[in-house]
Amino acid sequence: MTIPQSEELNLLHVHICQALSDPTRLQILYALHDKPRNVTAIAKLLDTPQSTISRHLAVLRQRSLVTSKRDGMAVNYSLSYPRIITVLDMMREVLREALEQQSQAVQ
Amino acid sequence: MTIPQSEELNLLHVHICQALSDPTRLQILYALHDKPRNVTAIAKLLDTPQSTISRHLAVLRQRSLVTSKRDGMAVNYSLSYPRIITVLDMMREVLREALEQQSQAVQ
DNA sequence: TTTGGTTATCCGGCTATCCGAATAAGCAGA
DNA sequence: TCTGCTTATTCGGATAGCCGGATAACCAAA
Repeated sequence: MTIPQSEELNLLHVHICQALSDPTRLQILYALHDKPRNVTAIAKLLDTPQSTISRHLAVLRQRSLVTSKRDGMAVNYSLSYPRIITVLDMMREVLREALEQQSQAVQ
Repeated sequence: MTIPQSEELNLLHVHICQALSDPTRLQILYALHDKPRNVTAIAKLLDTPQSTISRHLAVLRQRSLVTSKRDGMAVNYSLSYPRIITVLDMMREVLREALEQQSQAVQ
């Protein structure tokens, strides 16, 4: 067998990738990488309705990608595993090189 | 502004993540990392209908994650950027550690 | 040019996801 | 406890994704 991964891990992996496949959620993750923020702050920063942001944060929370902590009236969100940003950056790096190769191939 | 990424790259990034958020497609990528294979071989390996595999390969091809090359009667598929597997493995690594932490926290 | 192995596409139908307005729920300070 | 700020959830509806059987398209060998 050439597929050594456990079924379980595979499904979790899919879950994570699915969480990452939305432009707003990616932006949220990068915003939280910059610094922890509350819902309203993120909503303003991304110019997106509060309900939308809250829903996206719920997705990220369920997948354990972000952690919430109440701070006075607000709820502060932060990255659970900052290394996930490294992974995202690596992905972008591969993407960037792929684009370069393609543009060269066109010429 | 704390979100330095270009709109464009962001959408491409989402596209890639979306391609990665299906268990069958992940299995296909790992199978191709093992060695290049044709559609029928993948279908047999994963015990999945040929049409389903072909559809998934089309998605991966559109996203430039795999490359196809005709070889006699068959079409051989291979990874365009093997480094994507490194990225996937890193993601799994973060995931594994997250699981460990959670299981410890439960105790 | 016919045959048979291989791959891509079409089809109908189901499920999942996303959206923003509206509303409910939580909580701290007066 | 009432007020007001913050966050979570509900709602209806639109869009996108996935599935596998059937069929079409491709191509090499006879």
